[in-house]
Parts: sequence; C-alpha cells; structure tokens
Amino acid sequence: MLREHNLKVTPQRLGILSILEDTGHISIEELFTFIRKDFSSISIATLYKNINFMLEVNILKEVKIPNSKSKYEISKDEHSHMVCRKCQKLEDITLCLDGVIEHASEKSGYSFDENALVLSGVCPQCQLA
Amino acid sequence: MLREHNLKVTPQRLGILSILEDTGHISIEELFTFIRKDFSSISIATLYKNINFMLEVNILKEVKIPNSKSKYEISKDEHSHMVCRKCQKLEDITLCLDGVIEHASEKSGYSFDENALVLSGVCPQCQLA
DNA sequence: AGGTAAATAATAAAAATTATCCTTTAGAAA
DNA sequence: TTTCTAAAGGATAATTTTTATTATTTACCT
Ligand SMILES: [Mn+2]
Ligand SMILES: [Mn+2]
Ligand SMILES: [Zn+2]
Ligand SMILES: [Zn+2]
Repeated sequence: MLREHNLKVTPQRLGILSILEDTGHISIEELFTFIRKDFSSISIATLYKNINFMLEVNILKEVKIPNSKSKYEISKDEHSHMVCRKCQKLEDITLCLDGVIEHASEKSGYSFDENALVLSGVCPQCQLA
Repeated sequence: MLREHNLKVTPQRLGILSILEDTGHISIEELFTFIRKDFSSISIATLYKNINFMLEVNILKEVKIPNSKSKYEISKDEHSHMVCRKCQKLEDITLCLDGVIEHASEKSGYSFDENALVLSGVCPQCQLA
C-alpha cells in the first residue's frame, strides 16, 4: 500500500498500519499510546505527519463521530458506522444507500460520489443492562 | 429558546443566534468574525462557552464535515447535509432514512435514535463550470 | 430599586496540530 | 555491497484550538 503511493516503507509506518489493522478504528491519542509500546521514542509529530500523508493518498479514512473525537481506519469498501452511546464502541455496517442518494441527487441537482453516515444508538450488549 | 433552558438572555447570545439564523450553517471562526462586528469586544471564550451551552441543551447542532471544520446550526427538524467539494457550500436536505435505519437496526441489533448523513459531491452551479 | 447568581471579558493554561531543523535511513544507483 | 540522496524520523518550538480562572458586570427575581 505504502509503495503504491510512493511512501517509503518505514518500521514506524508499518507499526501504525499494524495497529490500525488490529483495532479497526482508533483515535490519534489511542494510536499514540499503542505505537509507543513498539516504538518508545516515536515522535507525536511523526504520527500526525503519517496519518495526514496516508489520509491524503486515501490509505486511511477519518471517521467523524458526533460528540467525540475522530477515529481513523484503513480504507476499505464503502460502509457506514454505528456508535453506541453507552459503551462508545464504533462498528462498521454495510448498507445500501443507493436509493436515498439517488433520490437526494434528483431532488437537489447535486452529483454525489461520497457519503458519510453515522448512526447513534445503543448496542445490543448495552441494551441488556 | 434560551429562557426555556434557563439560559439568561444576553445581547451576546441574541447576537450569536441572530447570525446563526442568517447564515444557516457557520464555523466557529466565521461566527467570531461576524459577531465582532456587533460586539467588538466579545471574548472568544464567551463564544465557545455559549456554543457549548447551547449544544448541551440542544438549541444548536454541530455538523461534522469530511475534510473541513465543523459548522453549527440552530436545531431544527431532522435532516441530512450536502457539501460541494468545489465551492465548499453546505446545504440541508430532508431525506427519508427510515428504511435504511430499520434495516441497519435489524441487521445489527442496535436501537438507533440519531443519524448524521453528509453527502459529498458537486453542486448544480459548480457542475456548469 | 436592591441583591444575587450567572454571564462576560481578559487572560492564562491546556490540548491539539503543525512547522522547523538537524539527524537518520530507505531505497535507488553505481 | 557500498555510496548517495531525498525522504522520513525525532526533538522541540510555534501555532492553533479549546478550556479554565478570576475579577467585573449584568440579567432577572424579589
Ligand atoms: Mn469503518
Ligand atoms: Mn443543517
Ligand atoms: Zn454499547
Ligand atoms: Zn459548488
């Protein structure tokens, strides 16, 4: 992935990507905490720079979540997100939005090529309590 | 609105709300620029505090937009947003998401009570150029 | 009109992000 | 392999964004 976008393959970058693979979605500060276990002297600037690079070339995606900090994920097929207001967990869900987007396009005249949907509620586990 | 939530009605707050009424959606920095025309000595801290107060009591809503800063709006009926990547304009659109949300709920077990959808693309005006 | 809790302004502090600059290194070329 | 160099990392400063503190002012209740 890195090579495809002319980014050098450094241990730090591999470490960042590895954590992203494991966690799925993670905030900057969490990521910094994790990465320091493997690279105790990594600079926070290095982390920010790399996140930004990878966002620019679309290796990563930022997920903006209502009432909390952004999380980052490795780009994959288009999908939406669900966030639990009790336990804060963030999960993927694949939905077909074609109909609504088509409708929105007709109604507004916009031509859309991206969408970001975050559904907020309570996850199954937290509903029990 | 303010009184309903036990917030004192101050000229500064009225000014902020008036700008929000006029602009529809606005970022913090834009809002600060505007409000200073009417209240040249207003403190940025006052602005942040008031925005946060009004968010807490749901007088305002924050709209998180991919690749740009959040904008704020006066709460109104549930609706989605469209952002033009050429001219950056942000517009409302009312869509029926009941179907997809119902489907998401069944598929995941979540119970949802809020959604945030932002569609990105090119607005009709910018398509001409 | 007077009293008081809440709001404002000014400012400091904290948190988040970016810039600078020197050192190190990945990867290409010899 | 070794050498070379642009790119990347680390340390740290600087900016930017947001929140906290505190003294002063004010909305609003009595
Ligand atoms: Mn995801
Ligand atoms: Mn809106
Ligand atoms: Zn939960
Ligand atoms: Zn446009």
